[in-house]
Amino acid sequence: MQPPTYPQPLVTVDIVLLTLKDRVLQVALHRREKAPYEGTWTLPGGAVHAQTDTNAIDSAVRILATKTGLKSPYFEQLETFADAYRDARGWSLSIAHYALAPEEAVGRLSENVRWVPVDSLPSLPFDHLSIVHKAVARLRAKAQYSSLPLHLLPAEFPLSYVQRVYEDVMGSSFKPRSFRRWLEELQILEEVPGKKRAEGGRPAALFRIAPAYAKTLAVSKKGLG
Amino acid sequence: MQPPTYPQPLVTVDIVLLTLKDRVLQVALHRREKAPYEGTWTLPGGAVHAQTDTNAIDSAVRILATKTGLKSPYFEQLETFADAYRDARGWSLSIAHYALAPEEAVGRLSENVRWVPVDSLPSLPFDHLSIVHKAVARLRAKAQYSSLPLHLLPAEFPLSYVQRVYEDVMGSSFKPRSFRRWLEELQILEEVPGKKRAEGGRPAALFRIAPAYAKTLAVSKKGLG
DNA sequence: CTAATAGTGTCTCTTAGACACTATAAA
DNA sequence: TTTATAGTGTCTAAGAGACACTATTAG
Repeated sequence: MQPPTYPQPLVTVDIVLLTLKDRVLQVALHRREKAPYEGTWTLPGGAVHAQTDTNAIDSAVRILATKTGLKSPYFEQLETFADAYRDARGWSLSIAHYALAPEEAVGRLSENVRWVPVDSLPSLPFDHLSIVHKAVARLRAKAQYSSLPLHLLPAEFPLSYVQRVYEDVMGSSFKPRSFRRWLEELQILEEVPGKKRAEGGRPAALFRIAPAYAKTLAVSKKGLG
Repeated sequence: MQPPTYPQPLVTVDIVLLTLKDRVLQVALHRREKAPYEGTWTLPGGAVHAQTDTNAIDSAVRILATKTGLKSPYFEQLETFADAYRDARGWSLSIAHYALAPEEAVGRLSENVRWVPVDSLPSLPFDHLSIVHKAVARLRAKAQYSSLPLHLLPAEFPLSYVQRVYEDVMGSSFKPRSFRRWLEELQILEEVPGKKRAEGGRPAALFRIAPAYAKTLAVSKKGLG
């Protein structure tokens, strides 16, 4: 809250867009078009445009769409990474965000976008590797007690698929009976009447996120092992 | 990660320092010395000094000490508030932090510092009111499952005081038996041998935070009602 | 002794987990 | 029929909550 008598750091926004592909958490990387690190894969990111973005989330949405052509139903600020060393050019600041998208929403990809499993990332420029790790840690922490991973679901799905998504996110298995009970208590999912999907055995009833919750997907407690 | 071809927002850091005084959560306010809002009470805050601060937490520690003379054993980044409207001068950005301090550490105060209960705050300039509310919400959320509130404790204390601190933070009561069991499982507190403190009845054994945990105070699960 | 606070033993009630059972499809 | 997946009923085990009981001080 002082006049800028000191040199101000460059303000950027980086986005960690996560999806489940091939049952593995993957992050969207973008090929840089400018130095430094021109041509290498990094998190999509860019500068805040004070003229067009009303807030930081706006910047994240705009930058992700512009750089990768991708949209996401869920954006959340992750953490601000700001120090003297993360960029060799000097003190810099990135308001990191993370976003979740169902695989069906990320089918077509431009040439400068690539999905990479978060557990087999090569080194990344700047501090992008630790940003990705923080985003994954946040998602996994929230998956333990919230409905956040439901954002990774397609429009309609059997309940067994919900459990699989949670397991793929967490990298551990859940007790089926307890997981079902928890889903019921949540009261977020509703059955799509009549619809079934067979997968080699008894066809599963299809569910969807109840319209009332589609935008909220609130944090609800969960205790599962 | 682009050259600054666009006007860059001013980067500031604000600090929400919380303590328990008179069994109520209170926030430290600082009297502004500059326009706008000169002379009114706001969160202590200031600009990042790229030359001296190696990261944003450093800035927060320095700014809190400089403006208020206060130190805190615990700093954590809260959230970055960045939009076009929070400051009438235009697009601005504040990396908000929160800090916790035991009451004993905040005894002497300079004239430009004031403690105000967080539940009876007057309106504050900028978006400082919502920053305080977010900080309190974060503390209360973490108090539900972590040992974070232990940072509000003095050096030595009876166990009943720990429960009182949790209750004063949360504004609700805990079941004594369950709370004790949880404290034991935590294995963070150790008895100060021989020491007791009487408060009208049987004297209570005094405890302290075990040195091994003094800097960590890790997040441990809790389920209390 | 009573009053007041500290601290524990133990029963109950809730709920996660185990697991067997039924249900509905294909081959 | 068998095989495979979906889904439920119900017992068990663990742990939170209730609550009575003992412990240690002052007056």
